[in-house]
Amino acid sequence: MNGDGEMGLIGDTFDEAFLGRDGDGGFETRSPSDNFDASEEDREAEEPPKKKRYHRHTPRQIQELEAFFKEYPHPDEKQRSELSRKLGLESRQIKFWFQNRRTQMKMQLERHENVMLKQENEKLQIEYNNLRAMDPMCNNCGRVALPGEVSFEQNQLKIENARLREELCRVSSLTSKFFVKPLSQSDNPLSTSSKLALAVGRNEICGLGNVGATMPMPKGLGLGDSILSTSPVVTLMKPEMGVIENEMQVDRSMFVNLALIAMDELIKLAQPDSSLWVKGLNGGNDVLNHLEYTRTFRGCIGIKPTGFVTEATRETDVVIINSLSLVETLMDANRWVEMFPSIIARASTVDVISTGLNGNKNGALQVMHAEFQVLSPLVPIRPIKFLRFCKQYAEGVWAVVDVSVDAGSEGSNLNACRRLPSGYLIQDVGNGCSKVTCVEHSEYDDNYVHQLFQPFVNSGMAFGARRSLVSLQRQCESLAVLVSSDISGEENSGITSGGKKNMIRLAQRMIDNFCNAVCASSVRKWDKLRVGDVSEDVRVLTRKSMNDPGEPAGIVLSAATSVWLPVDRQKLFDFLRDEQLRSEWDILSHGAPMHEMLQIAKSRDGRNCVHLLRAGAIDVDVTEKSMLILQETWHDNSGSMIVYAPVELPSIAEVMNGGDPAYVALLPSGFAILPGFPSGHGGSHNCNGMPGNGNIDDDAVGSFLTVGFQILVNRLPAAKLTLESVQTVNTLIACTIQKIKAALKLA
DNA sequence: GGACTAATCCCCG
DNA sequence: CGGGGATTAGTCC
Repeated sequence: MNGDGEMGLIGDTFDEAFLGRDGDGGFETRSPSDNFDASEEDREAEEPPKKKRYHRHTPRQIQELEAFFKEYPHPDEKQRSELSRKLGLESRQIKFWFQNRRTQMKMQLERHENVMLKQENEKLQIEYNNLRAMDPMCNNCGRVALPGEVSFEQNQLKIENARLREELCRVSSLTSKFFVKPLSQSDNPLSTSSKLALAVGRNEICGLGNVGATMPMPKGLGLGDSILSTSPVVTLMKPEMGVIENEMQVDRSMFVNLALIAMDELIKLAQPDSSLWVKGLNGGNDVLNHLEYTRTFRGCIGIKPTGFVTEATRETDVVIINSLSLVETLMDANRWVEMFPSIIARASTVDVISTGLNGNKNGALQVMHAEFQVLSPLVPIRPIKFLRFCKQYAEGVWAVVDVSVDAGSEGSNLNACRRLPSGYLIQDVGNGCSKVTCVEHSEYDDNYVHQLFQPFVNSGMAFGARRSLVSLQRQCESLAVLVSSDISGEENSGITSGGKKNMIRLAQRMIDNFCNAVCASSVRKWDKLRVGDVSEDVRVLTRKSMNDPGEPAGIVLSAATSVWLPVDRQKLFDFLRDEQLRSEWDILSHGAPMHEMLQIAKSRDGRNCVHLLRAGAIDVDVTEKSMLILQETWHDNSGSMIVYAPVELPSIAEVMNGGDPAYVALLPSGFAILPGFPSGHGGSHNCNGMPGNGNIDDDAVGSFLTVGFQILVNRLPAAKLTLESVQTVNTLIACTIQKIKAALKLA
């Protein structure tokens, strides 16, 4: 029946009480089938004399309850009695269980929040101490320097320092090219044609074994043991029959090989005290030590193509998700995309080479294809085909590594990009949280990145580890907050939890749609328009929308552009999300403030939120004709978003009452804000030629604002696109940016 | 001794 | 009266 063998710790059967629980060996050898729930409960029921007060629900029951809880953290009476019948538990027990589960969830969230606050506090404390420790005297005149002057001079020095460091790396990598023997055919794992024997043999050489020395492991669970006891690491699945079978076998063994090497590299890169990284300036992000890197690894996917630049970042933090769930999410293309909206445009699993051992993801290896995006039309998406390999190192310790395959064959591609070993090292830290180290390492041709964005992308802020990790944190926090707000009964909005869930799903679809329109990923087929009149930094796309109940049918026009504004990101975000100030830029507001009708919080601080707004005076009754706006906002360390779409009252009302959100027609527009500096800005921040440094003191520097509008040009998909409509949308963008600048006094 | 969890107690709308 | 927060009690590590 259920896959999980019953491990002794939860067992509470009658016999076990007499057998004693000390010998843990005894339980593990029991077959799962000789202890199933029905008989167990029967026995329990026949035991009236000493009715044990303490008792735990069986794993099967808990599993079912958990599954149900994921869907409905707040079951009604009917659902509860259904469950009680199905699981053979009293209805009150079900009630208690859910009650307890919800409070537990809430506590986890609170504790997690505490941890985060503490960390932030520590960070600030360190920063403060550093500032205190620095001599605030001005060298020239001896007077106490103003804080601004100090940081300016320091900034100059730091920038200079980074430039020199970078130059050193470049020079040393050049020299090493001449002095180190280049990769020959037989060295390159990609070109090896040996079969499985090699793959398994390689396992012992290439380091999964020697990783143990450097990985901090929980006591009693030496890495060596776990590797040895589970080797061979991967079990190959049978490839499909056919003439190409032999070739595929070779292919697959190459993949296994490459995956193992990549995993070894990831683990080394993820070590906290690794010499592969140098501390960034300002105690900021780690910067890859290219010299050390080329010395340690032999380039598992070959030499960097000429003209490519490198981008490498890593980041570590606590995330409110346990290792197992995170691993499951990463290994499932659909769930992965959902977890990283705005970063992963689409993903699919092309081939599964191994599904893993014993029903879990340990040893799972698959070929995937994904498109990575940054929310700007000026940064091309990165389509990448890669291996994703998952390995469990100990109880609660996992790693998932990606590495490009076929990078060569796509070399001619416009936005060619290679993913060097990148991924996640995940360690449970209790309380449903895990410590996640993210490594993002890639090489790409930055000629296809708009000049404005080159320093930003080079710095690793665009596709780097911080953005991945922060996005993961935000998404996980949202999930936790949603569950816990269900608990605390913040139902004053008058919306049911089902309706709330629907609204969130709808908003999620809205975000996806917006990202697609801005980034032009291949989720939908867009045609690019070239119109003489339109500024070349505005990208205009068009497509026909048909047979999708999720959007209005007709010809859709999408226009998007990005500009840099010398304004604090937070300020820009607060301005754009303020419904009272909306009339200052939004033509949909018809010059009047908007009003909030509904708010569904997705984070504690209220910045990540789904809103329902309404245009028009507040004292006018809401009628079927009222203009409503669905809006989602979020704001985190890596960027912010405000995305909205006009919606019709009847369809929204239906969704809130449990109707399917897939049938609400949406055509979203909105903004994405990214922290950073443009190329060539203001002299002191001219960071051209300062790549590979993920450390930008962001908010002080300014913001990139991406504006994306979608309009329905014609309700008939067959109609012709007119020049006027293109100009309309172009003007709309220009005016909106102008208005925003004016409102923020930047013009 | 703290984390976890099933069950109680008790208050509030 | 039912739900939910606070609390308790039994167990495991």
